[in-house]
Amino acid sequence: MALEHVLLGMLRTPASGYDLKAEFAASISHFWAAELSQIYPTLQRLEKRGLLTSKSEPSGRGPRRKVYALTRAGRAELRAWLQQSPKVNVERLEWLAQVWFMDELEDPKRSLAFLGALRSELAFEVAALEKIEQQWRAEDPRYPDQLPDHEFYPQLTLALGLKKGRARVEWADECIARIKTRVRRRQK
Amino acid sequence: MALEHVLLGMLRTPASGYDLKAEFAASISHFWAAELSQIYPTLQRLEKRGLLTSKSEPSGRGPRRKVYALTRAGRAELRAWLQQSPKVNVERLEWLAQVWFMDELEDPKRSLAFLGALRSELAFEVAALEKIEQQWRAEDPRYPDQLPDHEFYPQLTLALGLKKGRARVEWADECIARIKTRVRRRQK
DNA sequence: TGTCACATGTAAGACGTTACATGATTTT
DNA sequence: AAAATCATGTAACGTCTTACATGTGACA
Repeated sequence: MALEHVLLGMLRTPASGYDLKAEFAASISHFWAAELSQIYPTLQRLEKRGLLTSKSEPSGRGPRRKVYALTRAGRAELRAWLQQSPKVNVERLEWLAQVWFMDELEDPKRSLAFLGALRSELAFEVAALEKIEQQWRAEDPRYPDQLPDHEFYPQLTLALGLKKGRARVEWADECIARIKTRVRRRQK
Repeated sequence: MALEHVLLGMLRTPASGYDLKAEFAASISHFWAAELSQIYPTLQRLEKRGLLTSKSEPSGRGPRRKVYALTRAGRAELRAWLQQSPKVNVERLEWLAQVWFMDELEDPKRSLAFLGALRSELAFEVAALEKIEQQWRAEDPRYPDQLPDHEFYPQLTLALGLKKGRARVEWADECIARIKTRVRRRQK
């Protein structure tokens, strides 16, 4: 399971399930997400398999935290995964399916409304990534190419997120313009 | 369920489950995929709910085909779905997660091998989309902006597939160049 | 006669989401 | 006193993949 490997990777520095959830939201959200209800059982499973160890710690506020750390076997499993060659899967994009069948509505106004809403969602995602980038840049003057490996490889993924996000916003703008042109042409 | 709606959309022209699987592979593969083992039960469910009807037909070769068609209720359901505003979900990209943690291997040669393999997979996908585009262009001189709505909206999705695919290949090339630069710098 | 393409299905398991349950501590 | 945040979990359900089962007709 890929989530297992992602968690192993994140746990190179020990953390609780709750911490991990926060980290998904903070930095990894452009290519992975997981709910607590999936994280907790997965951590338990990894511990049972001997890839993680846990210890209960008092938390400054709230109940005790269960902090997980990689075992030697866990690190070996992580390395083995990193050496697997990339598998590119089909991404299911429901909103693109909606665009595909949009002719059914026979209403360019609806199409424009849909693509407008889509554009704003996509732009919002880009803005979130740009904020993360600004933070990274502010934190370390070596950003991006002089960063140590531990931050350099994450930066590569951020670069893709930004590139892809901007391409999508551009695409939405082009769609809107093309549909408007068609409407005008039909009115003549 | 989104697959249900995608099937309803595809069934505006009647088809069998087997046909639909072929169409996923032929034209929709850049944003959706489904196995026969998922398609058949889903079609049955949609029929039970009154959104589809089926009739058994002899096939030129092989066993009889079960051809499904939209009912009035099915068309209404399709329209209702198309009027829902877009929901953009997190796409889980395992290969990007591998890049994120790649520093663990402490081996730029492995990173380059990984990104090289990735680049070729991504380029292969772009090539497949370009082939589809060439076909469409050859079939209809109105491609892309003078196409009737029924082909115009699908073309919009193809345009995104191409744009995104090319951006990803570009990104992989940049990653490879940046890693090589780092290696050279370290050797000095 | 064997293999390939056509054609439809079931079953088991993996993965992910939503809802529910519980309780501590801090802030308003 | 209520709400928000910290913290861990279970249960039910929905979705997707992989493996298995069955059978027809065409072609080599």
